[in-house]
Amino acid sequence: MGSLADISERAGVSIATASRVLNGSKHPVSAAMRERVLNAAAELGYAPSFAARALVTGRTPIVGVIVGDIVDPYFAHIARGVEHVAGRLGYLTMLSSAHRSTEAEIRHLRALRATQARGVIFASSGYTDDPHRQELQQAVDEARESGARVLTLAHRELDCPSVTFDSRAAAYDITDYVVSLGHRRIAFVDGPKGLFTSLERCAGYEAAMAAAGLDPLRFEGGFEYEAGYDAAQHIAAAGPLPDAIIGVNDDVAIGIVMGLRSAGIEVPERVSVAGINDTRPAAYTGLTTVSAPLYELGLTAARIVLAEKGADEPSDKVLPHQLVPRSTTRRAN
Amino acid sequence: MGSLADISERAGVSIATASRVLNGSKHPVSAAMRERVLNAAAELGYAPSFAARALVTGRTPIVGVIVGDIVDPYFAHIARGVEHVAGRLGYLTMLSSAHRSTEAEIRHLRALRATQARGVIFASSGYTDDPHRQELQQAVDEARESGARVLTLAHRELDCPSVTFDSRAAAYDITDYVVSLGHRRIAFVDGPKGLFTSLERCAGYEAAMAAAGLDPLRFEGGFEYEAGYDAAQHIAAAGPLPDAIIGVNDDVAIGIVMGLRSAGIEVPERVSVAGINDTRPAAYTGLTTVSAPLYELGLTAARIVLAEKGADEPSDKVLPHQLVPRSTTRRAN
DNA sequence: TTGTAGGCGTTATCAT
DNA sequence: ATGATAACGCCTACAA
Repeated sequence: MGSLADISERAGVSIATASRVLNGSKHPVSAAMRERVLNAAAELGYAPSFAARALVTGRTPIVGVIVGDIVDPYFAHIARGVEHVAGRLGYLTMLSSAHRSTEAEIRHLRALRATQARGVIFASSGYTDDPHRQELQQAVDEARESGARVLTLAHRELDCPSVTFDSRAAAYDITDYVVSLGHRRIAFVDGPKGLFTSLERCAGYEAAMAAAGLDPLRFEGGFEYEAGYDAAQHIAAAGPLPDAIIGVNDDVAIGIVMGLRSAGIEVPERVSVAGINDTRPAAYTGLTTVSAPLYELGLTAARIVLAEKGADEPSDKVLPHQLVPRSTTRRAN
Repeated sequence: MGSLADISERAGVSIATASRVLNGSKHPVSAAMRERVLNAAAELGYAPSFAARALVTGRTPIVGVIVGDIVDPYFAHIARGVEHVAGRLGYLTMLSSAHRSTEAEIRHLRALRATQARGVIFASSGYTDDPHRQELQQAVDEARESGARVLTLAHRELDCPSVTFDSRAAAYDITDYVVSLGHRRIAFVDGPKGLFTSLERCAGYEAAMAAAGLDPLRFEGGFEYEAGYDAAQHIAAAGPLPDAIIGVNDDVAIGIVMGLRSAGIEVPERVSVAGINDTRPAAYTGLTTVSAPLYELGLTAARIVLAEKGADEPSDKVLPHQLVPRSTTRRAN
């Protein structure tokens, strides 16, 4: 393996000297010594032990990202953003999936703390009336006390800084856009029950409908493709068809499109469909949606968490979103 | 924070005793002592330091997964499989994306080794004539020497065990299926140049074509949606339309579908399209494809890497794949 | 400019 | 059954 001790021996210098040249200390070292140490290190393939270093510095060059579901492109985009700046700063990004369970999040957070990670980024939204909220908050407090920086990328009842975008406004905007297309009967397929993100998006939808003097038409759903597909089947089989349907996210919206088409209903000819987030599959499928600043969320979060000095404790940032009209919506005739 | 020392003091026992009860040592400890230690630990919110533990045991409860691209659902499925068993075994899964660069892979591997991770799983395929192959192999050797278990989930010229599925056969099977539908002019949109996976899939396609007495028709591509889209545009604009097009993976195939449709060419009415992998988006879009055992790859890999004893060094496993006909292909008329 | 030595939190080896 | 104590690899005053 090769430790500092091995190197110092091989180079005929003290451990201290070896350490100094190998970790860019500003303590002066003669060129000759430096040379010898560097050679020895190269020959032995020296790699500093994170453990030993962490033991004395109290930190590890790791930033944790806790997501709800790795397969969900929503989180993939965020993770990419984090990785981009983390890598550039010499940090390792540690991604872990909590399967939308607060308990799993707590476990991961604790593990990350035990690792002495520099910081932890929560990418998922929280639940209203979460029975584990208290415990999570406590775990977060412990992590922060031990020096870790904790950040949230969505609405949670957590006492810690956040970087987000306005989900409610995003839903409002897409709804408003669909209204502007001349549609009247506009349905909304909701997300998982009790998740803040679902609530906010639904609220945005309802607000836009109310502003247009229209009655809301809400259906149960989820965050995955299947939820949209099932809802569409249901809608197709039930009463009169709506003019348009908005999914709580892209995957659901795509599910809606597929469900509708499988029922012989053309999109957008008979029903317009739109999503929220603008993840990759939305581009694939030509889905009209709202672009959420996912990648930027990751970028920004990582920058804050990995900042040299925790100086400018940034209260709460909100990044902008943007409407992306594509081909699953069309003007009402 | 609370260290073993704090606890032992508070409980009025030795550090050794505290350690014994807190880490499930099989060394006997009286009920009374145990009780006191447990209480003290609870009161102080004790959490063992991974660093200190790693320093003495030489290992960290971490399993690294190095993927080519987090956003690619191919890797997401694998990662999920790994996480499933790792979590269950008390390990942390550390996902890192190498952006399909061998150099980045080397960096990540080194970092993982420095972390003293239990094992490292390479999810990406390798390049032929990789200028960094030598260096990678060396990094792998170093990692293995230092006790880490290294595993590969795709073809690479690396001296280390692997768990894979037969990409060539998968491509052969899907091609054969399309042939069986009665199509003759069948094109193939290839993956990134020089990647083993691309080569194998293309070879499988060509073999099936040859077996059917058909001439292959290959187009440059990549692994992402855009590659398929562009290729489709090109194909649509160029000569006579093929009867069917096979994409090197699902994303490319979906890109082909969208590209074709945007050029006014109906799928599957005029051209059939198929992919490989059966990732989530394939289900979304009703794509005919071959189901690759991605999740199972992750499961199996994690089980091997995290096995108690490295006893049954399993040479090389190959998992089965399966044809999944859906709605982007139809019988020739 | 170089070296010595203490300590970080655990585990494991030896006593007791 | 319990307790000292020596590592583990590194950083960092402090000394020379």
